[in-house]
Amino acid sequence: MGKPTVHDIAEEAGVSLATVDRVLNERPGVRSRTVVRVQDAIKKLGYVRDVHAANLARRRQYRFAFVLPSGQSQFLISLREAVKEAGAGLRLDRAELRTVDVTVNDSSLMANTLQRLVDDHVDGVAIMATETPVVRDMIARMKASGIAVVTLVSDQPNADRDHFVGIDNIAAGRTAGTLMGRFLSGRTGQILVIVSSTHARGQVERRLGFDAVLSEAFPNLTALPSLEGYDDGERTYAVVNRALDAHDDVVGIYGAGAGTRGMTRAIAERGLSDHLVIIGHDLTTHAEDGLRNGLIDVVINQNVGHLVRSATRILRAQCDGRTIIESQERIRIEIVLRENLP
Amino acid sequence: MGKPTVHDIAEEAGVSLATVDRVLNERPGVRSRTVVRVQDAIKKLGYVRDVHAANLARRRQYRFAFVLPSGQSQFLISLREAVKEAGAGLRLDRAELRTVDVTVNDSSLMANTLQRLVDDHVDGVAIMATETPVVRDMIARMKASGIAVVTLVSDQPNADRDHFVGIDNIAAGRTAGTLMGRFLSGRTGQILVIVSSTHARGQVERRLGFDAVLSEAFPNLTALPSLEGYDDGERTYAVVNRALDAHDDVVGIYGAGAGTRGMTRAIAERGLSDHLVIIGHDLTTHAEDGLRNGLIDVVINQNVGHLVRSATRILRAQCDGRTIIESQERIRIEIVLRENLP
DNA sequence: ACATAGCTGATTGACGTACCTCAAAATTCC
DNA sequence: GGAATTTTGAGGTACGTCAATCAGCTATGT
Repeated sequence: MGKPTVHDIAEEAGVSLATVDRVLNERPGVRSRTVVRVQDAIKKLGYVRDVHAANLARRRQYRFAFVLPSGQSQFLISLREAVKEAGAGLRLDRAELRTVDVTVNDSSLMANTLQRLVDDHVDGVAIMATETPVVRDMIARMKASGIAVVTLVSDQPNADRDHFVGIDNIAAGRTAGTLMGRFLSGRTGQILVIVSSTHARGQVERRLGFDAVLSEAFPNLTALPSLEGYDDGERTYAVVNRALDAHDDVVGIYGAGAGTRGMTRAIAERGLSDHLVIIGHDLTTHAEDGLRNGLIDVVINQNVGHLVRSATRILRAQCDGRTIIESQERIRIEIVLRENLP
Repeated sequence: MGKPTVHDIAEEAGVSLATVDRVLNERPGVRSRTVVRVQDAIKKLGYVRDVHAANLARRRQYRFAFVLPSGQSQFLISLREAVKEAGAGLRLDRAELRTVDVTVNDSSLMANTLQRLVDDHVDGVAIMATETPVVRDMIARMKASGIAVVTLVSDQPNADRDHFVGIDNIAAGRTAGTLMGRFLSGRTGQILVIVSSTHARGQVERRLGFDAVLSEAFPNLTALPSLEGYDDGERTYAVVNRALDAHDDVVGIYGAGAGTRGMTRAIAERGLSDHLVIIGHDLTTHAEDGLRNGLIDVVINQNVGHLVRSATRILRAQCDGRTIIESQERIRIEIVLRENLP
């Protein structure tokens, strides 16, 4: 009545426990005819390996590393926090999470860091980094060493990663564009678009989606050329101010990158919050404050907790040779207003 | 270096394994002085019980029942589906989920059904039901029998449940109201509000939040008295048609209950989708279609998968005497547009 | 001093799996 | 047919915990 165990398999297949074990763990020394017999028994009885008992027996410890850019943006801070939190929760599940910070734009440091993870025999790596040949090659090397790899937040579609964990940035941009258009319904004017960098793939994709929607559905709105804020509050503050000086019929701002604080500061100082529709990304504490006091209208968010948990689930499944439920691992594009703040 | 085990505790406290075990499982027969010694050792070494090993040893099986209304609304169907899906995933985790359907408004059937669960010694119950004395009393009885109980989707605040799993319906109504007001920016007119029943707590709360926002921020919009659709497509279709005949300056519809299909049908037939802002609840397949083809502008959603997983996590924690991470169990109010459909 | 009850220790066998060894059986090769 | 090789069986130990038994210990009250 209960779940079948290895013993039941052995009996059903008419072989010994040792043989079942060899088949299950793909150890050599079993005739192919016998392998088939055992596999038939497994299928017939609907046996599923008790992962917990197995991990207990082999004292399995999953060691996963989260490789993140070393920046101090609120998003990165909360992402690191989420890794720490998830790690605490997962200690009971024999998984150990660690974060590794890598200065952006330092290829050799990146290569060394990843190589160290290979040498250290970690079981899986979740990596958030800009797309470079070095990263691509190192991902290939990690995969070759049997390490599970997922890309995080920003994908590396040309690399040999097992999966991408993050939102569809084009869809996110489209979502922002739709909300911008609907909130401004009918008004005509220009939209400031602020990105971290015009070289970051995710940022480009958001812009792409945003523009597509505007031109499809809201031709009365014109998105101005992207301003680069480099994830820096001061810098963002400066470029927003300059742009607002230069254009006098701005009706909305789309902050596709980090640096929300600088953006809101500029708007607050100019007393523009009631006249402009402001849409930002990532529900950091600043963004939350901005929503609460009406400086920001909408925040498009990817839940960092979900990101981390999804990444670990996928890495783990990869380590165990299991397949994942694709639909459960899709990261939702959250729309956050003041009213539905968590 | 590895995690401390009971053996380490025994050694540290200078007692035997058996005593540690008695303390851990709060079994009698240990002097209070010794209990303290053991607990100190546990704290000192930072011991955390290996839940999986423990469950393995005691052959623990968590048996949870989801008590749901027997209706055939898309939401209920997908909820049942989610229970089934989660149950399949949890079989490996020694949990067994089952759904029990109960015809609404049949008190004695409800009482019998819940009593049967008590007699059957289930470990936990997640119940979605309207607030009645019978349900309240049965929850008390279940709790008294040591069964963990959470309310699902619709809360029973006066009952002795351990937790409520669902969205904050007032906030959901506020969210809908805000989007309605912003999408209609500046326009003046009336809003149809459709609820399942004016007796269901969740529906009343949504209406409450919706009205509050309209009167606070959008005085140009007037919400008409609630129409009751009783979660039925035909009925909803009829009341919407009648209301649209009776009022000629309707600018938006808020469907707070089920029956989205009837609502969209009425709108489609009258060719009103471009003139009205339509906001519905629950991302069923019909709602999804409505979003895709532009009949619906926004869907406010509570993710059924999250509901079920959160409920089982909480029930399980309750069974193990663990505390939950409150913030992780809060069900998000999802805003879904065509652009951010999952 | 003695019975009694309350504590505690030592030990053992599960639970379902991994991993190892040694020997026996079966198969292949010459 | 015999040797060499491959395949299989039997059995054990371990993982961290639970649960149970039985024996021995310590206080307490009489």
